[in-house]
Amino acid sequence: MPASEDQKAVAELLWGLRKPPSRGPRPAFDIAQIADTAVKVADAEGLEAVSMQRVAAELGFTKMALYRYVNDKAELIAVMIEAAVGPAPDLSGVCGWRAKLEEYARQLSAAWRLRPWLPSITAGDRVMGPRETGWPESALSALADTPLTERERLDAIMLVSNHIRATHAAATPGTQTWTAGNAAPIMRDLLLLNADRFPLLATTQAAPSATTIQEFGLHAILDGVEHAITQRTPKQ
Amino acid sequence: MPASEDQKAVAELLWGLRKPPSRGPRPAFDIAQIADTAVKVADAEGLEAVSMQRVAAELGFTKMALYRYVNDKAELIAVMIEAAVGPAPDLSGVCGWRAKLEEYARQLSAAWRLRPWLPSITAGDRVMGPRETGWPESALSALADTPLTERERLDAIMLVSNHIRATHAAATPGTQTWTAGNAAPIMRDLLLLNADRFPLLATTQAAPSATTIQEFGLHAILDGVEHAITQRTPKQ
DNA sequence: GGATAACTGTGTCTATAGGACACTGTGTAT
DNA sequence: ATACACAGTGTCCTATAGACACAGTTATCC
Repeated sequence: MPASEDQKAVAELLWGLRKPPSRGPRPAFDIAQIADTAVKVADAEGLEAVSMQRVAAELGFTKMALYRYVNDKAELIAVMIEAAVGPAPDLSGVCGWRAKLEEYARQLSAAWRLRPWLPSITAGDRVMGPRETGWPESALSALADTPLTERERLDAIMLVSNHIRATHAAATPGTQTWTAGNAAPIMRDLLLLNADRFPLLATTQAAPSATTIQEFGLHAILDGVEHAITQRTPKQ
Repeated sequence: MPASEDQKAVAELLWGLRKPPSRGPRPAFDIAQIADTAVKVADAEGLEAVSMQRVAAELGFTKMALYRYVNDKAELIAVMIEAAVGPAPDLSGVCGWRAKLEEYARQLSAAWRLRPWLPSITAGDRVMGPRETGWPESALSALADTPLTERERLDAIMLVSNHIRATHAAATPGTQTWTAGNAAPIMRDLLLLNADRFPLLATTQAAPSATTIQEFGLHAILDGVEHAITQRTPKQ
């Protein structure tokens, strides 16, 4: 019943802590194959196409067979994520915290551009797998030599990844009004019709590209972090 | 078929552009009642409890009766959002763009704290209703006297609202590893067990409170925006 | 070397979701 | 008065996640 029990189960699954069975017939496949298949479906037809039946059918088995490997769909999603995230970026070759963080942001953005269904499901309270955990670890390495506190470092890297996530949501399904989605032209018409009530929005020109949003926001965030760093640095 | 058709229909619904019927029996209720009922259900039992059947039953009618008022569930959600967002904040009493934006962030955060199901569904490509549109309009007013370009202003207010959204996601369902959710203690154990692979994360102490995250991030963002503003300001 | 217990995949069943569609009744405009 | 446009209802369909009993398979124990 308690959600933490489920998440403990997810943790065991993701970190390879489940005891392999000693007796009984050979499993026809393993979790990695299931995860890869599900990822393939999501890549091809989107996350909403991923159902137990669909993944099972893709493997040539019945839906219920999957439940021998996975307790519920949440676990399927969890192993999907772990299989879909690429290896964490190595920032050791980049000089300076700012360039490192920027490089991290670009790699994260590139990874999510390849799999547009990832950013949305990786938000929220979750247990991460070892591969995925490598990403925040990598991001933290960017700030290792700064005078920021541990807490501030975590906040800073969350700021960056949340920004990338939000801008991706704005780009693919879109987010607010002014981004380039299906809703954008409709909203523009509505704003022009009601220009008296929304003068500022109505006079604002057309939507910027997603990359522009990312750039301004990323620079602003990094400027803000830099401000915090210089504040913490003792004046000499 | 095309998604933009659906969104055009949503726009007509939200902005009151649907012609009232001339002939036929009186409707037993109106869209506002439906929206309020759905909001009440979401407030009491969460968004996942909101189904056509549930809302209809709450009103004492059958599920299919709702489809006379709403084309599909997406439209129900749309009117729910419009009914649930409060009036946009009036920032005219606050002095200075920074204080205004900060006040805006606090009001947005307070509004979303009252309705934890709102931030998640208000992300993504959407047509907004007139009440909700008042919010970005209000946010833009904070930056009206700054030398930022229109585009930069939009980027800036998106930065703020996305940050609030992300931190709320971190607080209620939680988000990454280190936030205060069900998954956090489990992740901590895993990190300590694998401290050799994740030295930076493993040595990091316990999760900060959600408000702390908001504060650091908000200040960083505002510092970044301030940096952009002072850059654009001609030196005198 | 058999019995046993653990395990596999399958078939059947339930609950719940969104939604299509035909039907009966009602109110207004012609 | 009549016809039309609308209202709510009941029935039906498809798809979802999941519970559970069942038959076949395999390693371990006596």
